[in-house]
This record gives sequence, structure tokens and C-alpha cells, in this order.
Amino acid sequence: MTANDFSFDVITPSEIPAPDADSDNGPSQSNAPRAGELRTPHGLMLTPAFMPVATQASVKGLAPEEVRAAGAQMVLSNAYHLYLRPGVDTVDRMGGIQHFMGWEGPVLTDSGGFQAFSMGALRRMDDNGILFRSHIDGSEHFLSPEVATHNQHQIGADVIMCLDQCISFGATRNEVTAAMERTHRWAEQCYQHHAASGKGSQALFGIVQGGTFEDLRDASARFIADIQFQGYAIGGLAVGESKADMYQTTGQVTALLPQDKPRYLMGVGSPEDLVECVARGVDMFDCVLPTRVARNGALFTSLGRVDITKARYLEQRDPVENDCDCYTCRNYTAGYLCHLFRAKEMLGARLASIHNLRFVLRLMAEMRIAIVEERFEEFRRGFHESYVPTDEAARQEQKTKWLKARGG
RNA sequence: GGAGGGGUGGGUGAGUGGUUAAAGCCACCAGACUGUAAAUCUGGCGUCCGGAAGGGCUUCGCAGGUUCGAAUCCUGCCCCCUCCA
Repeated sequence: MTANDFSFDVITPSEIPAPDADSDNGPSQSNAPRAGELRTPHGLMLTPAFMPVATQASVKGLAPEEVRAAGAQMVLSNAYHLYLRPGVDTVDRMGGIQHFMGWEGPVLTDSGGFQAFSMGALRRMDDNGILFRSHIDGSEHFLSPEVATHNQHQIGADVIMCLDQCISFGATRNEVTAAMERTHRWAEQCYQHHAASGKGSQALFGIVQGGTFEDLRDASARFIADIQFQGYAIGGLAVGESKADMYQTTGQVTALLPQDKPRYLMGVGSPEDLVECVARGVDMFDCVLPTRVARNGALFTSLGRVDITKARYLEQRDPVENDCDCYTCRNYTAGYLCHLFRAKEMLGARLASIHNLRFVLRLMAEMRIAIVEERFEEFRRGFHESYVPTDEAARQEQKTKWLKARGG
């Protein structure tokens, strides 16, 4: 591998000590918010960054130029889905995923480990790997650390992920421990297979597991950080635990990860989570939430989520958000979007996806500027002052209602 | 004029004596969605009281009737559709 293929530079905060700096406290720890630059064979990504999800080599409903116009620099795809269809060798022969999907920029692939978690009924797992039953035709497929790495080599993503075992919230400590240890073994295998493969232009990231158990996360972060990956991910969060637990775990792990390597929080991406996890030193995110909820009519605004299908928007002549610079808000009224959703016109899902992607991507860009200008805390406060997550507002409203009814 | 078919909750449409406040679908209302088996899923949906459990009232074109009991059977009326003239 050459130094030009992949690199990550933290450009702020400037007080981060050089790797060789004297320290009698062991490695210096910091989980402060930071801005950086990630270079890949297919281009640059400024961090902190959000990567839209293109599971099947497509950000659902959107053309690459629309994803680009929304401000995305890198997208995430999925090795398991591409392995099943069209097949990793096909992607390879089609010129690699970037060329295949017409995305002129870096791509990261997930290994398929998450599918073992989310498609639980269709798989069996042991230390050797995961035996899947295809959701497409029922055929059986085996995914080992080596196969998962090989598949991602074939797909040709700029960043590839270790096979890991994600576990649901509510699992017992023993189950979480077992999944973590398996993830560690697989990380070593993925690393070795990758190192021996000659696919050095692709960067391999390790994944920390450990649920919400503090000591397990600690052990996992240290174990994974000891392997010379080119980036480090936090997996197994946003699977049902409280936000407080998620934030706590995220901050705990980032403090233990190398400062000169990118930190990637997998599967997180609600606006409030992005802000809180950037605050804890995360550099990269991916999440289906912005695009998925968009397809169901939920639009992010600076005040919180809006359900555009509500009758009250039928004749709203303003855009979804007046200050938004996205294609949707510059060209269409909220009333029109409301109509499109009620009429089940696919344009509605597309326009909403464009808006939500722009919202989170602009949020990331604004956070980056705030970090560089050393006013991140101020930005964070300002964000929370106006943005009210729907779920919390609704929960609060229900609680109030319930208490009222009970009292009366 | 003749022959036949039909009128069910916002729409569509099952249901032909009790298990029916009445299936399913649509519309509408509410909620969910975080490394995408998701343009998906869940709940509500006559009305009144209740936090709920539950209870009251009123419904199957209209009016009578038969029956312990009717959306379902009988009679009359009103309306709609198809075919023939």
C-alpha cells in the first residue's frame, strides 16, 4: 500500500499531541469533537461526515448526482446484499462498485455482519462464521471473516469492514461477551486475510462491540485498537438501548481509540444523535434513518421532525423549511409534498429523501465549521434549543395527558 | 310495456334467522422507523360514558309484519342497473 491510497488527518483540535509526545499516563486520551480529512483512492471526505446508505448500490430512490448535490462525499453499501445480487464477481467485472453505480466518490461497504443480526430468522452462526439462508431464493450461503473480506475486495470499496457479531439490546452479559470475543477473533482473521491479500488500496476498519457493558466496551476497544486497522468503528449501538446509554458508550469508546485514526459510529444518524456523537469525538456515521423515514413522510427541520402527510400541510404554500437550501425546498411547497405522499406518488419519497439527506449533511458541515472555529459547544446548544425530536415531544405530551386524565 | 338483477357503515364489498356493531380492501386518524428482506409496519375508525376493564344507545333504502330473536324471511312502497320491445 502507498501512503497516498488512504490517509486520515485530524486538523483540529490543534492541541492533540503528536503520537510520540511524552506522556507518563500511557496513551493520551481524547474524545473531544474534531474535524479531519479522510483521503481515499476515490476522493476526499471531510469529517465529521455522514454517509448515506446505498445498500444495494443505490441510495433508494436517488441518482448519484442527487446524493452528491445534497452534499454527500461518501456512501455506504452492503457486501452481503451485493454478494447475493448481482454477485461480487459481477461487481468486480463491472469495474468496481464506484463505476458500477455511477458514484464518483469513495464507498464503504459493510461486511454483512449486521444482516446476521437483522435477519436473525434466516441464519445460524458459530465461531467459523454465519450460515445464511438467502432472503431472495432460500439458498444457503456461508460468510466467514475471510469470505466477508474477500467479498469486499471484489466489490472494490475504498473502506471495508471486518465481519462482526452485532447483538440485540437486552442480551445477557454472557451473550454479549461471547459475541464480543467472537468479533475479536474475526477481527484478527479479517486483518490477516486482508494483509495477505495485496488489496492494500482498500482500508480495513475494525469494529468494537460489547453492548452497553462498560467493562466489555473497555476491553473491546483496547483489543480492537491494538490491531493496526486504518480506522475504528463502534458497532452494536442504536439497537434499542436508551440514548443516554448510547451516548455514554460512544464517549467511553472514542476516548480509548487512537486519535490519529478515523472513528466510525455505525448505524447512527438521527439529527440529535449526530450532534451528540460528534460531541464525543466520532468522525463518521452512516444511517438509513434519514432516507427511510423520508420515504414514510417524516421530514427533518430545524425545529424537529415533521410528518408531511398531515392534513394541516395540504395547503401550505411555504417549503418544508424556509431556510433550507435543498433542491426540494427551493422548488416545491410543503402542500405539494403532502399531496404527493397522500397520492402515493414516488416523487414524494424522492423529494423527501433529498431534503432529509441535505438536512443531515448540512448539519455535519455546520458542525465541522463550528469545530474549526472553536465554537462547537455553542452550536450544540443552539441545535438542541430549537430541535425537538418527535419521539420525545410525543412522549412528553402523552405523559402530560395521562397525568392530567389521572388527576381529573 | 316485458324479463331479470340490486339497494349493507365515508367508498368498495362480504354476509342470507342467533356466534354481527356487521369480514376484507380503500380512505381517514394516530404512532413507529437508527451498519435498509421497509415507497414498510402497528393501532384506531357508528355513537355516548369510562384511564381501563366494561357498559348504554342507534345502525344494513323506507314502512309494516312473522319470530324468543331479522342485514338475513314475508307484504307494500321508493330508488338504481341490465336485457328485450
